[in-house]
Amino acid sequence: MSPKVSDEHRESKRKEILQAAMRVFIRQGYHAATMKDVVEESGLSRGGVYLYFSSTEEMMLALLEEMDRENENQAEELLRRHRTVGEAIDSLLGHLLEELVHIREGAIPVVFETFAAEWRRQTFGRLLERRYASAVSRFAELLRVGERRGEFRPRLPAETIAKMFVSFNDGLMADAMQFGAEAMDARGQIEAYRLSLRYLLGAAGRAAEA
Amino acid sequence: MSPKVSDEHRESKRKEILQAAMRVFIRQGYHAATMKDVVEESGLSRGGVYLYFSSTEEMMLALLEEMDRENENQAEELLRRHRTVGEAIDSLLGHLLEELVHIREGAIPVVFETFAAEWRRQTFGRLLERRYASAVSRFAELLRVGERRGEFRPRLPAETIAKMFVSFNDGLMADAMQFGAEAMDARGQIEAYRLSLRYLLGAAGRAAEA
DNA sequence: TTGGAAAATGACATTCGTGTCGTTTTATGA
DNA sequence: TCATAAAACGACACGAATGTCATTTTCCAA
Repeated sequence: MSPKVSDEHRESKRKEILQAAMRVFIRQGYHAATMKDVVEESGLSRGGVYLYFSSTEEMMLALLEEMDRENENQAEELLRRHRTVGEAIDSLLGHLLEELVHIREGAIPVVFETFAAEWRRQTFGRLLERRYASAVSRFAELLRVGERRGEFRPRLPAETIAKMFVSFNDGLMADAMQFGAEAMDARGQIEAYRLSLRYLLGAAGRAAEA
Repeated sequence: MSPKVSDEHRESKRKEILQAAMRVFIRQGYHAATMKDVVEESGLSRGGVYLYFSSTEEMMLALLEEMDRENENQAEELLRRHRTVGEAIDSLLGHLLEELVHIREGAIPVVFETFAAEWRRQTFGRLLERRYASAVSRFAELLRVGERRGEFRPRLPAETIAKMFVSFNDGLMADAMQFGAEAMDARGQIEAYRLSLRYLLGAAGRAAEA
């Protein structure tokens, strides 16, 4: 009588497989990736992998959940590290630029591809909506903090500006992954957006005069 | 001796197949679509379809070219129909809103999916770059006309603002197709963007005062 | 050290779309 | 009307990935 290995080992093997899957996804794209590919990349046997996941879709969903969990507390973190909301947003934009430059090496194109192909299906649709609502409300909350502190006097509802932020983010990522950060002038576009945001937020101090 | 049918008939049959393909793509997505699906949708036989196209990829490429050809002269058309560049841009934004509302019924999600999955491959990469360069230069040219006419005094290079326009466009479309125009507040976002654009362009007249 | 239960293996049958190709149909010119 | 060449058809063989499962290996507890 004896479960042969347990908990930690099982969990770490799961992680191992997921990492192999992500490598394959990044290299080939989500839809071009087969169970066969992941099996080979992981170095395990076919049966072994199937013991943990029975499709690339399951793997993708697990990876998405994992990524979501990591991004959870990003907003509070930002506020903790910066004195003003304006600075927090600047930092966010700086981080975004960094992300755009290296976008092809990471998971974002894969996530993009997955959602672009699977939005029709409930499983992914629900996940998408959760992610969107969460991203919007986190950023909107940030804006409201700035509003309460007297940093901003927004010309439009925080919710709308937050949604615009998300849309522009998505657009930048799509274009950066397809044309490269250089060709789409990531730096210039982010600067343009910084100016626009200041204007829309009615940032106190410098900002909105001609 | 006689080629049995010719030119027109052949061309119209080709169109017919492409239309069937597009219906399948819109219904199921590009990657979920198989030659079998298109054959069934078109009502022709397997061999008949293969006489014209030997993969869904060929069909997609043909459809993309067709769409590109249609969008060719859009910019001049706009200028012809509006007295000022500002009005032309407003009209463009209005048209965009309309597009966002009905986005799920049209080809845009399919195009998005295709590029999100295939950007790694040269065939699509080249096409993408052509489309991007063309979109950017068309819009930048529009802005320069406004500048020359004294309508604008841009705070940033026209090229950068044009690229921002394209990115935001792409982001809006991505979000609209995934969450619906309602949930992502298409109208509000476009209004926010209209304000931002006015500000960035330093539009003469109203615009940029607090 | 050994018995046994879970984990891991990989060969195999199955499924599904692909592409081909011999046959049939169709449309013209003679 | 007929001959004929192209167009359209659809059955079939092929290939690739899937998912299973009988067998082997591994690890713990007694």
